[in-house]
Amino acid sequence: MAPSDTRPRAGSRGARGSAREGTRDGTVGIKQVAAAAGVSAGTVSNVLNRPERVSPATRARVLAAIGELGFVRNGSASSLRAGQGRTVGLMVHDLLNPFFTSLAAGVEDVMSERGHAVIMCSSGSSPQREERNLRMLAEQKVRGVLVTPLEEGPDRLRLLRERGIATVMLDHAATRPQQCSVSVDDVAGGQMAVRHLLERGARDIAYVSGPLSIRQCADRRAGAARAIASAGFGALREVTMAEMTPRAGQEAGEHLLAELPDAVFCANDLLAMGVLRALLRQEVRVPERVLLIGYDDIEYATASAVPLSSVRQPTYQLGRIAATQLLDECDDPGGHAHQQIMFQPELVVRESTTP
Amino acid sequence: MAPSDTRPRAGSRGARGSAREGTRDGTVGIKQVAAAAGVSAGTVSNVLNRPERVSPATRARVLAAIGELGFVRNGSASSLRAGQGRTVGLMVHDLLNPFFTSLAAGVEDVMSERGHAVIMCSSGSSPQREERNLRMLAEQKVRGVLVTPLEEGPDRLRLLRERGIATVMLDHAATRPQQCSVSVDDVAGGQMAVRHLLERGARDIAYVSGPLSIRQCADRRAGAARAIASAGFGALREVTMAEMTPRAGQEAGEHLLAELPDAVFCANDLLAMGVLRALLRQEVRVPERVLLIGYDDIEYATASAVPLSSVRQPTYQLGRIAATQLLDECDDPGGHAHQQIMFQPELVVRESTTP
DNA sequence: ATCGAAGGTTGACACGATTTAACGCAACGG
DNA sequence: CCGTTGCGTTAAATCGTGTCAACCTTCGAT
Repeated sequence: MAPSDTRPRAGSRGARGSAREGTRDGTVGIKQVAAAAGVSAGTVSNVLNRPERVSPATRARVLAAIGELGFVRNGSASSLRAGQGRTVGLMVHDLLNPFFTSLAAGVEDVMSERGHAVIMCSSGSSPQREERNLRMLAEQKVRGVLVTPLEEGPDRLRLLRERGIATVMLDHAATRPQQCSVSVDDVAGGQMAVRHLLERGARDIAYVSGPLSIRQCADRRAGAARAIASAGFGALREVTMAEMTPRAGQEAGEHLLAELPDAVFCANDLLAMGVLRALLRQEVRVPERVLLIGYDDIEYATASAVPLSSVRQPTYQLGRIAATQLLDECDDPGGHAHQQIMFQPELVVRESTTP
Repeated sequence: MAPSDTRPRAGSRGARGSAREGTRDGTVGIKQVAAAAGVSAGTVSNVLNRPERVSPATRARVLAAIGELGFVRNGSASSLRAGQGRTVGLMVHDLLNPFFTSLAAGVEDVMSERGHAVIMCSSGSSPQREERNLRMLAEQKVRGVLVTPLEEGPDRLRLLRERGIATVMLDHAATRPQQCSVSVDDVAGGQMAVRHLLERGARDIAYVSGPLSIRQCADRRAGAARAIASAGFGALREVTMAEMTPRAGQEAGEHLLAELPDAVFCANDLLAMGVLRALLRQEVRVPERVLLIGYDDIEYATASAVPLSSVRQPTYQLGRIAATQLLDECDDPGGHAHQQIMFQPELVVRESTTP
């Protein structure tokens, strides 16, 4: 191992020497800040990451230098060395659904407050896209991921856990005990909605739903059925649509016109808005002739011509809490107690069920 | 230059030697893949970044090894070395407004197709938050940023440009020629809407708007005024609200009840939905008594009890095009021709203006 | 058969911030 | 007066991938 020394001549491309010019792309780096403040690079790093370890005097000098030079930390370098960055992932089903954007807003607000960036992506209805996105998040070395999972089956989150990335399930109760989740009791919500309709005198009730492969739709149906069962009277008709959009709701509503039920429970406010439109168009009065209730209590439910009764989920709060949970787990992986939080939904009665 | 040799003793802390164990956190790195495929790390890197430079045979071997070992590239290291990563930033005013989420969906779809991650953030109405977010995006070394800028005044995007980060302005025409932008002609839109109302016989027209400091609101007002001027008849009343939500619209509508106009033009569909509700509640028939038209043509405009006429913007496409533009600029900074694209909006007539 | 060109592959170094062990210094107790 | 303790600071090693010049192989032309 002595004089083999085949390494290329040092400084073959001109020694840049005492980091004068700054980083490659002309920006100032930690070294320039250090030089300006008369300290070493390590100290600057400490000022940024563990300010308490630096004496107030030097800290002030360093911060001043940072301000003057307009230093911006290089996140790539930082997270390469530190092993974790300041970004988290958020994956929802559909960015166009107000329910999910409200979740997203909650997440984004928390992350913004705590200095984290949010990589947002949507899975559409495609498991492939979901998997591709998870993979991409793993590449980005996000600190954690919030997901509204698409379907049961293969545990896609394993890929992340194996790499030490914390995950929180959103709007879906965790199946594994070592997994945080924040969700809302959809069975109770469905029960609540239908019980309300029964109390208002409805007997012949229609449930307008999205695909029952979506857990939320199935749970809400289960709740509705339970309400009818425990009341001992009433009947539940079902209309299942492929999508959960106003358009689909309108189709469902037109379908119902043939034989009007006393009341309609929709798995979704978007569906309910469509149903409402179909009914009003044919001069069917809501709520006088047909009671109508939706789910989610999106903002536009109130703004609808006949304000919609709905089952409110604390959507924005859901996002906030899940985000907080995730950061807690990231900040203290050891002492963190995984928890599955399940909220109870809340019935919101408006004109569409108030004759 | 011969035996100065001050380099540190090799393997001072126990030679990890032939990278057996993988990377720090137990995951496989490029070196393990290289070993498994019987090539050097550089070749693996080439397979990932410039596959055409690698012979098909080795490429296949490397890809196989990647698959078997479950290798996931470390994005931090990659973007540190390469100087740029595979993420872009998107900043909008408000994640809760369907207009912006539709934009976002367009952006996200394109970026997902082209293998990029999107860091999404919102500025609220706060210039501080906007600036903080831009700074954060700079730290993350995003390849480019799409922004719906909050206000004129200090050129906040300069911070990014100085660091060589491409920017595209969304829903806002660029003021500098060396800046891409994608927007819609709001003056034309306002003109279009009011001309339509005039054609339908309205004379006393109210404009319900958000803050005029928001360019969109101001432009739409200008268009409305122009329509009235060029018609030679009609009058424009104005109601300005602090927010552009259904709630604010309802307040505006209640205000209008005191002296009903012939028609109402809202700067926003959300406002229009609120106005509609206020009118219908008081049994004011739309469109028979009052014509109503909104702006944006969000999905819920159709689903509204009286389907709203509106001025459609190709929102989703706006997002897609801006995203494409941004990536073009990133991929070829030299040959890229900056362009300011301005779309023409489209009048969508529905029942709210069809007596 | 030899040479040259072209393309494939290698290996060492660089990217910029974090980390860690070591060091200097001051205060303190025995 | 010396050894110890502890805080603040430093220098150097390091994270995992991309890059580029040099090297090697192969193949066709002379």
